Amino acid sequence: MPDKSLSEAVHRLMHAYTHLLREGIRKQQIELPVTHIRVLKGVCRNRKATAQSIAKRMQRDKAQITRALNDLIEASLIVKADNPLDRRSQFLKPTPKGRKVMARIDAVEEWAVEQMTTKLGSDELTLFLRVSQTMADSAEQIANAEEGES
Amino acid sequence: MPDKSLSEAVHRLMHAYTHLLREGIRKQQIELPVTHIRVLKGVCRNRKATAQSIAKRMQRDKAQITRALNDLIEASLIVKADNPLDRRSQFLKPTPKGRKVMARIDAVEEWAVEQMTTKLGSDELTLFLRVSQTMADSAEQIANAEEGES
DNA sequence: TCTATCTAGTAGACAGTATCAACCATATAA
DNA sequence: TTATATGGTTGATACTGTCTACTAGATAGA
Repeated sequence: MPDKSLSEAVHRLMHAYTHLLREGIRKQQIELPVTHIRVLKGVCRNRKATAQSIAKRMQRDKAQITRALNDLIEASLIVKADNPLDRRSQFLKPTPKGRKVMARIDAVEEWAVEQMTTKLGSDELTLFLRVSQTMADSAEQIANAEEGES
Repeated sequence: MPDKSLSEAVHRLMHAYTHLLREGIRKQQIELPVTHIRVLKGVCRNRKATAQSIAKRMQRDKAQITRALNDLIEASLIVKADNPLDRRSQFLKPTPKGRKVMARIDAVEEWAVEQMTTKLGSDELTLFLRVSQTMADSAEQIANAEEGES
């Protein structure tokens, strides 16, 4: 009999983390919603990032990514560059300003993670991450298998 | 140096779990969003539940709870009863129909948790839950302390 | 008692997040 | 060449979260 409180635990953790992160972001005067930040991170982390590659990596709808990218471009944090291999798509890269903002966001995120993990040992954290990955993997696998059935 | 991928791990897990849960709910022909389900659960779990007590327990805005409750009442899943101790508030309790739906939801949730945890030992799951609680506690504590500062 | 203040719940407005379907331009396979 | 698939965009819509203002009733103090 599995523990049903897993559901509440995940919701609570997600909520608490998002709040903490937003609080830090607000203090840094960065005016970006969390989703935009995650997209910006996707652009900064991968050279030759495209809308598609980010959508896939984040497992989000590509429409959502497009809109976030537009906002980031609007804010001069990233730019598009031609993709010589495929004229339908463009490579995305951060501007200098985008990199600076990213650095500040990294600091905030590190702070948030630090706040949450002070009471934990590194072994516990490692196991937590591994278990999270395993559960997410399983869930995604099932979800993909289920879709299409009546 | 804490691991920054904690952020992605939590997002990914939350997303995967929500999807899996929704998939199961859809198959059971239950037409309720996840938030409504969590509220219904709150009503079923606690005798003498009030809008306030649920909002507090779920750490959600009471306005959000009110709206979910209205929908649940509309769907004949719960009813209000007078609270003799305070005429401003009403006790909430499930209807027989509400209890039946709750039972089906419980089954779905159990199924979802089972799918996600087949590859894990019960000790890992226990530790995961404990770590989640600890992190959420820390995050909430900091967030409360921070709010009010400039 | 009268009054000020607090609390439970409601309603409006809006921002953020997620999803779906239609569509265009280009790429690719038959 | 034609059919099909893919990268990206746009519109529509539902779900989630937050803030503010408000009403009715509770409660404490003068």
